[in-house]
Order: sequence, then C-alpha cells, then structure tokens
Amino acid sequence: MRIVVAMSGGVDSSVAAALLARQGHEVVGLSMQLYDAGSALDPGASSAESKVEPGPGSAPARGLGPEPRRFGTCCTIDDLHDARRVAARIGIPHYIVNFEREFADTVISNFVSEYSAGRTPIPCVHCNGDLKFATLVARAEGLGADFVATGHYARVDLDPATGRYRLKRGTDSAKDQSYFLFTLDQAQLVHAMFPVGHLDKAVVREQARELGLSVADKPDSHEICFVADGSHTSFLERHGATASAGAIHDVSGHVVGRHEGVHRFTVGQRKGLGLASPIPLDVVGIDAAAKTVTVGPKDALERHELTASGVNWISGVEPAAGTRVTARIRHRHREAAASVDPLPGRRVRVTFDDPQSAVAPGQAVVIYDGDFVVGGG
RNA sequence: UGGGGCGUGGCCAAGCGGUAAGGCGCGGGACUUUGGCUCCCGUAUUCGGAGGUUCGAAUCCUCCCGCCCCAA
Repeated sequence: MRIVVAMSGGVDSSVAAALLARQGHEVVGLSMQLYDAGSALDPGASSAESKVEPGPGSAPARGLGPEPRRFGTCCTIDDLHDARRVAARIGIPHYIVNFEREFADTVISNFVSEYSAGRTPIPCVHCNGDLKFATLVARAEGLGADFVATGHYARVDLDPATGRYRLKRGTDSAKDQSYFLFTLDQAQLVHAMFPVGHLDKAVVREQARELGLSVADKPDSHEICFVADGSHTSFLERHGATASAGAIHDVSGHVVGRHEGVHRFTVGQRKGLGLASPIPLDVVGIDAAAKTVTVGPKDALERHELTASGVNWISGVEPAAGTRVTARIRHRHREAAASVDPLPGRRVRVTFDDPQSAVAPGQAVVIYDGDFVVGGG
C-alpha cells in the first residue's frame, strides 16, 4: 500500500514512518512547512542548504509577521531537516509541503480571534482536523496514497458490528492524544493510520534507537508549537488581538482592578491577575463585549453541566439522550462520569455526576465510551 | 499648639511579649503536543527611624519621621 506519513521531525512520526516502511509499505514522508522560511530561519545559523520546496498551490503567508528569533517549537527548519534525515535513513522519499497559508488562515486566525472574543482556543485540534486530516489527506490522494499516517497516540479500528470506524485511545494512557482528534469523521478515519498508537512512548524511543534514527532522544514537544518565546500573549498582540483593557469585577459585581485585555485571560486562570487578596482568586468569567473579567474563589468555577457546539460524532450517529459516558473538558483532565443529550444544531449538553472545575469556553469536551471516542465539540 | 487611626518583603496583609501566616507577584523545576490548572523549591535575620523595658519585642514605653480621618 502507498501510505503518506505526516512527519513532524519528532520521534513519534519518525518511528511511525519507519515501522510502516519496515512492514513493506510504500511510504512517502510529507512534512508541513507552517511558517515563513525566511522568518523561521535563524540568520547565519547552520542551514546553508535548506531547500524548501513550495508545495503545489502554496501562497505567501498572510498575517504572519516576522517573528523574533525562532518562530516555533515544532515544524521549524530544524525539524524539517530532522524529518528529511529520518526519511533518508529509512529510505523513503520525503517532501515538504508549504502549508503556511492554510496554517495562518485556519489555526492562527482562529487562535487570535477566539482569544479576542474571550474564549480559549485549542489550536492542536484545528491543526489535526483541518490540516493533517483534511488538507493533507487531499494531498495524499493526489499522490495516489491510500492512507495518511501520523505519530499520534491513538488507534483506529473498524467496528464489526456497525461497519463504522472507531477512534480509540492510545495504549499508553500517559501519552494518549485521542482528545485532539475528536473532529475526525468517517471519511477521514477510513484513510487514517496511527502506527504508534498501540505502543508505549518508551517503546517508541527504543524503536527509534534500534532503527538508528537521529531523533531518538529528541525531547517531546510541549506548548503551542507556533509560539516560540513561550508567551502566547505577546504572540496574540503581534497578530492583531485587540487590546481591550477593562475592569476586573468580583462575583458580586464590585470593581476590584483593571486588566490589559481579555485575550490575556482564560477561565480558571489564577496567575496574572495582579490582585491582592487573602485567598487565591481565579478568573471565573470573561465578557469580551463588555471587556470585563470576573474573578472569584475556586469553588465559583464548578459546573455540573455544559453545552458544546460544533459537535462531531465519530460514528456519524449521535448517541441517544441520556447516554452514560465519561467526558474530559481539557487534555489531561481526569475524565468524569456524565450523561450526554444531543441538541439540535450539532450541539450537545453534557451533565456531569460531580461538578467539574473551570469549564473554559473555547475548549473542547471530548466524550468517551470506555476506550472509544464517541465525539466532542 | 484639639481628638483618633495607621506605617510588616515589589503589592495586599496576618501576627499584638516568645523568636516574621497567607495571598498576589517574581525566579527555578516537575507535569503537558492548547490555554489554564496543579505540584515542588526559592523569594523580609527582619517588621518607618532612634532609644528604652525585658531572659526575650514586630508586638510594651519614649521621642522623631511619614501618611490618613474627624473636629476647627
């Protein structure tokens, strides 16, 4: 089979590619260039021969001004080189496709507008859904590939009972990334492969070492990949987040301070308030229109239920009202028992047995039935 | 030159004779393919200043300095 592997330059996707190649598949490595090479390049640095081939249909990035120093923490020029080196090592062709425009138009623009609206976006979901499993799948088809594989810790299988594909947690519960993949639909899952989803991270690294891959000991990537300096606030402000300074209220409506812009806050946030208080205060609400941030004690963050929009049901069929599930309201949230009630307009109400703290608008709730992702929104 | 209150780390603040809580902030680390949370560790030899009482004071006394309020 011909399989396209999305290679980020990290260990996981490298091993994914290597495993598939070893199984005898015709593997093609594809790396997404997400940032302008000129600004991502560290002038004078080691990359004398960095030939980045523009992918078909690529266009100049918009909304991506020059970044200070390194642009991101993944998909940098160095990461592209790593991917290329791995591809060479395992003997597969490797292409770099320019996704700057798509990345700017989907992931980054959404990131900025969501924060400006007082919500807390989750860019990895868009990156996975819109880029890796939409745009990339289209490219893969153009290359005559049957599958797109990534290094995600998740599994996909075919439910013999229904004939539908299911998205399953990765075996390594500590590294499970199924949360970030809840937008995948049947059409995408048909072509999706997660070659390391059944492995533990430690095993993946071991494999990388055995295969002689140079990235075997490369650190895991954390934090937003496109924010290099660790400050997403300054990133937002460089990319047009409106600086909407306003008042900080307490839960009874008294003004207790000022803030420098709603995009600097997220529900549940404690740091950065600059308020003196005998007890810790957390952001309990954000009103972008009124430019206000409301703070309160931690217990004011607890919610028994939430509604999510833009819901995707993996199977394509929504569950019956009152279906018992577990749900997470953020990556690495300890899943909580709940029941779901699908609502009109691709919405769902999730009612938790026990109250959950800090349901942040903009974050995703992902619904599980045992090891399977039911859906999310 | 009347009466009352207050001055504790960058900020808020507890302590009111027994050897400086806590929160915010900040620095470092852990955790983490989002943000946030959380968890560690660090952050005032010192309590406006100077004396005094005491085995021992930020806590009591005296004076000084600086704020604030009420009455004039």
